[in-house]
Amino acid sequence: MQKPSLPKGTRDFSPVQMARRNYIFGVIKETFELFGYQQIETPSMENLSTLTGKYGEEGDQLLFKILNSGDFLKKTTADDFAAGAKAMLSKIAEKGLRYDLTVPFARFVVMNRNDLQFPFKRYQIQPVWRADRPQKGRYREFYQCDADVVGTESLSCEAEIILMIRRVFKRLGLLDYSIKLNNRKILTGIAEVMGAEGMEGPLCVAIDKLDKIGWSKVQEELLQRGFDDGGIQKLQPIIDLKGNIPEKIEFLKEFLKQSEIGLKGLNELEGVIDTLKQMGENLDFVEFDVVLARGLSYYTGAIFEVKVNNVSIGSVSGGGRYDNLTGVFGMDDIPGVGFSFGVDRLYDVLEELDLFPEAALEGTKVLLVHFDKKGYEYGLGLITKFRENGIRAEIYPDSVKIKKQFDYATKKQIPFVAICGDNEIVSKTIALKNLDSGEQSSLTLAEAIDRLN
RNA sequence: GUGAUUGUAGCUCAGCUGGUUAGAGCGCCGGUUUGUGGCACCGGAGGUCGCCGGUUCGAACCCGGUCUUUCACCCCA
Repeated sequence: MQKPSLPKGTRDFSPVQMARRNYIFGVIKETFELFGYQQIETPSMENLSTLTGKYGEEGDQLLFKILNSGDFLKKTTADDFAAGAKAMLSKIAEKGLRYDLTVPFARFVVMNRNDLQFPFKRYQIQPVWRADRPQKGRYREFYQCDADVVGTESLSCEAEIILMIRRVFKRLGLLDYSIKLNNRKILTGIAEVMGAEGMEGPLCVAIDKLDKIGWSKVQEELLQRGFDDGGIQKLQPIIDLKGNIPEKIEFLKEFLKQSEIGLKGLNELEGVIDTLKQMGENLDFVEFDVVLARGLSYYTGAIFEVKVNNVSIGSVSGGGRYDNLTGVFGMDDIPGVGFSFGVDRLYDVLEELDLFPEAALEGTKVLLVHFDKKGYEYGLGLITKFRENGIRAEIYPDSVKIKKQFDYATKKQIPFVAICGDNEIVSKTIALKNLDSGEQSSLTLAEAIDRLN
């Protein structure tokens, strides 16, 4: 006998967990559809040529590769072995598990370009896999819920993303969170002003840690990454920047006046805010975070990140605008913007805050119990009637002690038990008992159905 | 990938400087109660102490490896 086990970073989901997950999925799905997004799915595995090189060197290392079928060594030579694992990879693995939903989506758009109606709004809810070291809130298999729109530069898309985030969070009962908003071009502009043109990549990586390690450590890291002291000092007012959104914009207009691209980014950000206003919306939960810098290299415009306050889980949603995601697949000039909810993290957050509604767990409404074969057969004649009337009903399948049947109902949180015994058979009724209150009444089938509806 | 950390019954955890048959609470099964669950009382089952190897007269305890958990870094949802 072997002890069963699970691969690192993967999990089973029990019925209770699934009910709760489906509750979250349901809210997200309904919201995406309300905004006109259409669902697609793509395969779990993609060709490695589709995946590699899209997530940076780090990302490539985190890809799960799939060994070729059959004799996977048949294309290799002794030289390949000598050259090491990296060189050999392309000869023994041609496929990999998807790392996110955005790159497969880009591939999908290119392959189906003639059949799609642009602007194309799609959503996708599927698992992704990363060969990361698991930690709290970090798994090797987890779901993403992506919504992207491609084929338009309209800032209304960004505004709608904010509205979708707000709707989902409201539905889930989350009231204390912030939608951090920034624009990659602003970061580019800041790098320019610092005299470090083109270095916004390393700037982002360092600045992103400000919350975690503090300003002085960030300065050290910037020096290490090749920024000069004068430039870093110019960053100081950005770090200290406080105030509401208009105030921050006002400051940056001045700060970025030398940087054309920086001003463009600022302009886009204002555009998103104006669009919200035109839609009759406000800026609740929206925060302009000048030092928000998301890792993924393909973002070129707006960037978002959502963090629930006062919980131990990292960001639960993020996204941004990209100019040319499909370019690598040979289709230029398709701008897009998208974002993703991390269901597994949302789950952890809702659990931590104890926000799952009881109703998310509702299962069977009534259990038919019986004392003997006669009662069981009487119950079999009734069970279908309940179901035909839309009542979730079960009949206990075995002839066991009534206590055990009641126990089953209690454990499974079934609120009603319908007792089928000799008395009921004679009077053509059932004894319907509310397990919560203990109240019991003798009812005809029609009355019972009425009561349960 | 780097550095730590965790693992004892279904669950949460005790278990002395290595020393007979490894414990508790909860849960589970049975009974008090053969037409009524939750509560109470009584009884019972259940562990090759993550796995492999080593040291020792003797290992849950010490050592090595491995897997797993959690954490920091890296990166990210």
